[in-house]
Amino acid sequence: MGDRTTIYDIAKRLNITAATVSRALSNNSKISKKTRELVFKTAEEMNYRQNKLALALKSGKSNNVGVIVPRIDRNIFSAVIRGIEENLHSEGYQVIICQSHDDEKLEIENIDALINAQVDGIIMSLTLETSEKNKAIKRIVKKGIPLIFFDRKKDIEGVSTVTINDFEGGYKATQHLIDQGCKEIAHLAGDFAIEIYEDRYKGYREALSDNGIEFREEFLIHTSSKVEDGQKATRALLKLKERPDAIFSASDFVALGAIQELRAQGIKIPQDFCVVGFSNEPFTKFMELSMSTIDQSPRDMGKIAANVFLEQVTNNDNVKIQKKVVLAPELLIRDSSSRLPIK
Amino acid sequence: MGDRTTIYDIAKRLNITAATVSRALSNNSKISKKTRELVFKTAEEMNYRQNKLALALKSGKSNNVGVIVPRIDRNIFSAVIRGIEENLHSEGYQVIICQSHDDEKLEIENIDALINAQVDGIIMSLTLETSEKNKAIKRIVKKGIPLIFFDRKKDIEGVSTVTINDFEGGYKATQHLIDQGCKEIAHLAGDFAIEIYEDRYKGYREALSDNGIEFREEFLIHTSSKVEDGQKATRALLKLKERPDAIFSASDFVALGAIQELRAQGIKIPQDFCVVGFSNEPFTKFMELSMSTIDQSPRDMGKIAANVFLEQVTNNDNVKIQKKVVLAPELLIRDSSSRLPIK
DNA sequence: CTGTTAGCGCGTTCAT
DNA sequence: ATGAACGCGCTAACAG
Repeated sequence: MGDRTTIYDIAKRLNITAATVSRALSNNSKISKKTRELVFKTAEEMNYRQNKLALALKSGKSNNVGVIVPRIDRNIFSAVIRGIEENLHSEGYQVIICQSHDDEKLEIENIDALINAQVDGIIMSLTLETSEKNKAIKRIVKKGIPLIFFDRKKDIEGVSTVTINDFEGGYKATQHLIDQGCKEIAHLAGDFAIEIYEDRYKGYREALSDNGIEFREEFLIHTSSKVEDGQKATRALLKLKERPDAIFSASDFVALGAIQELRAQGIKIPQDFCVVGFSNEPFTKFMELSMSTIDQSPRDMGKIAANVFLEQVTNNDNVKIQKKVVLAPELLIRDSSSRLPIK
Repeated sequence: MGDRTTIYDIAKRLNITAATVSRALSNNSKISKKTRELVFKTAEEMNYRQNKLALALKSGKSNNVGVIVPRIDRNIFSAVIRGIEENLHSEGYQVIICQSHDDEKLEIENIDALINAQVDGIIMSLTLETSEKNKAIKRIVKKGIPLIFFDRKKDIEGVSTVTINDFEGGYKATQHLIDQGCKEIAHLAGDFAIEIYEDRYKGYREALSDNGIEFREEFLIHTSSKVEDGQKATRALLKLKERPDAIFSASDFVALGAIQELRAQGIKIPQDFCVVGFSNEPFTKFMELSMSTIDQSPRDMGKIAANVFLEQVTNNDNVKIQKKVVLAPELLIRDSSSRLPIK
């Protein structure tokens, strides 16, 4: 039935010892060609498969890598995971996925479960940062488990990161709006407790400043990343005495809400108002009025994160590798902000 | 450093035996309250964590469940996985994800890797069916590993399935188009080697037949699920002497291509032409002209698949459970097919 | 109630 | 070139 054949079974059949079988299978150099071939043949016949669990217990390496994301059904995260899986699969690693749902308790729980499962590495996108969380992260580092942050980073000794340059993304988006002739650019921002949102904001500020445009408090609105929040914020902006003529949103979903509200109020895009989002969610391309946005090349991000892990785990020097890979964001100019007939 | 404390460590500290510690930790009834408490306290102090790998080797149960999907960055699949993870996490299981990329070799490879990793169950969406693949699937069943198909099913003895009623989906979509006054309904179909696509087609046929509408060969076009294929197919349809006045597409992406092509040719939707897709991809809701489609409630599908697994694995009777859960598809009527001012 | 022993399947010394 | 013995960390069977 469900009985596996072990190296003992094939040893018995061949009247040799399990150790020999083990060695033959691992292509140990000092095994006679004859027995090696015999072992391989018999293993094949008996449909032998190495028991990963035994190997893992013995070696302390599970050949599993844990990935923690807020939620998997968000394009950027599933795309990253796709990249990770693709580059890890070929190296014999399997990917365990965990969702934190932006809940700190859950995230810590996931971390401990992964440590406990003896994963060989952890690749994660942080949610919020708290002291409790930092302890959990320290636990990973202390155990010597390679840890890589992507997207939502944080500078921690011994932790590698793969991110895009969010500052540059914010800067590019804003500069582009300015180039389109917009003067009064509002920013729909995420929670500044999360670094990436703060960075996008800083990029926005810098671009304004570099162009001699004054920043206005009332043009900065914090939102969660829901469509409705974009509508609400936009409604608020349009009620101001001095209205903005463009929005740079740190989230595509919020930008979508903004566009919906603008159209509902009969405002012409991009003639009278320009909008740029962030993340290149798939739907942005498919909208009738396609949305300009910043692409984060999430799949590459995943592939690179996987490679950083592999380097780290392969590296037998005692020197700790700590890589900081920063990808360049790409501005995708689409209908929602292109007044000039480019594209 | 990375040294874990084991039950031996805490046994030594307490001058008792490891077995006692193990029993205390697992709340074995015949352990004195005193030692139990002592053990728990010391375990806490020494920051003990049960080694899952050792447990797995011992018990043969890894507490991992494998999930195989064609690709993870497709909304329906990531949504299913989200549901699976949510319902399995609380039961202490971890989810290993694999991508088949619709490549048979890769899929078989994944199956064997999962068996090999001693997963306690496998939840998967089949790609194509071949004899080679069937062997791999038989291997799973023979090992007694609970196996659950979702979305893309296949009737196999001992395998549970969680699907939506694709026939009904096809029927509903087509009937809806007829109700809108469409008479010449084309169908952009997927590969009939995959059951779900055949079922959607059958539903389409049945609806036509039930309404006394004759089926036309030239109105059936097979496509892959790419946007461009929808454009191409639509271009072909519009070249026919007798043009269709509606399209039911088995894929949202193909339906999108159709809409793009129709608009490019200046055809008014939904006045002159109606379109219904399938899957409720997120972008369908966000299009300027939102697209009617069939919702598959993928997250529920995942949750149910997880529950079926849990039932199966909990079930200690020797009776094999084999469940067939069929969810009802929901027709979402949106702009691309609603001529009546509903909604 | 607790200790002793054994074994899950594998790789790895230490012998030979 | 191969065998014997051991241990990874844990639980379970069998004492007592």
